[in-house]
Amino acid sequence: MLFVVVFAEQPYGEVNQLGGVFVNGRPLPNAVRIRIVELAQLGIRPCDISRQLRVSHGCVSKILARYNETGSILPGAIGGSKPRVTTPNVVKSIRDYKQSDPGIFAWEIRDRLLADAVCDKYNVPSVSSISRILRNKIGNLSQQGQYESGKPSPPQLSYSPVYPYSYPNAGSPSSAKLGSPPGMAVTAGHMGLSRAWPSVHTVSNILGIRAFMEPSAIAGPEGYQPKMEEWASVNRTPFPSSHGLNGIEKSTLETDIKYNQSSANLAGYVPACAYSASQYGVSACSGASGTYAPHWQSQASGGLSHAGGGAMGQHGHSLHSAMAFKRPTHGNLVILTFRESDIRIKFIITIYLSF
DNA sequence: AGCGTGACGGTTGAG
DNA sequence: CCCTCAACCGTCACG
Repeated sequence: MLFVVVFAEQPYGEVNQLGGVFVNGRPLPNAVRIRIVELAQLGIRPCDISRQLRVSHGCVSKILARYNETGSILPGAIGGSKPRVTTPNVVKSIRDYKQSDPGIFAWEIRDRLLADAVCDKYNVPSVSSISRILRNKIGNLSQQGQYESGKPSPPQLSYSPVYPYSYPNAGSPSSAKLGSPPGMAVTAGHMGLSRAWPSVHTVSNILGIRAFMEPSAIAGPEGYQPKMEEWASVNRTPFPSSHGLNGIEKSTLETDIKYNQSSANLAGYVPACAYSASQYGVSACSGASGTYAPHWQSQASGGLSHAGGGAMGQHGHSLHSAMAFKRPTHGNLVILTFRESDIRIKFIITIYLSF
């Protein structure tokens, strides 16, 4: 007999007037966004959707308006700024210089940009900008060999082309963050994936943690399979063991792919357009990650009596991958404390074992 | 009562 | 590495 009791200390998340949980500044989980559109298509009035999902009517209105306008349920690209000097053309030129002379210095590139009239003295990138381009873009490109300036690559995975807005620079920097497994082709879709590390502040995280506590939430009463997103974000902070980390990332990738492939649901809400470089490229497929407030709020917290089956199996696997389970020499009580100080979420997992 | 909209406080990420 | 700033977010209040 195995009892697992999870205590999740979550300092983030606010409650709106309707009792719904949200994270200020962060998008609603895609599952909720999908649900909003679904309900609207069923003819349910926005005000009723708002009450049912406990999302402000302004938000419902906004999401529906966006869906009607763009055909996408996805939020816009958050953060970043439009390229001021590092236009696709400039990047292409830098790439060409680098490819023709791999040992070229950034300042030499800068001089050549001026000499070749790619830029003038007013818009030539700084040496540090060029260095960053070399590091973040050209470096990856030299491995991929498929960068087309400003032109999204054809998606190889169905989760990539989900974002209705172009995201010119989505290409690269975080590929390193993700640490794509060696040998894995880093396509635009994967780049989108790399950017899809959810913020630790996302509602999905918070609710995901709650879902971890709620068997019915895990079961997904709305038919949305919870997935690894929450744990992927929990594991965002580097662990001492890269082995474990890689395992998690891989499983996360697989889960994403698996979900998307099995979900005809989301596909209807994210246009299969050509915007492959996407900040939310995977967020979309992870969209169904969520259970949302109405499901768990109305239910008493129940312990996970068994860590097997369905999505929970995935979670369990990740936990094992992420943390070194150490059983005490004596006794049948295992107290496992997982402190993620970086993201300020603390888990205390107590496992009761009765033999 | 329902809906559209803008202010607000917040997050994010390229420059 | 840190800061800036412009993009986005959802909530709330108002009309």
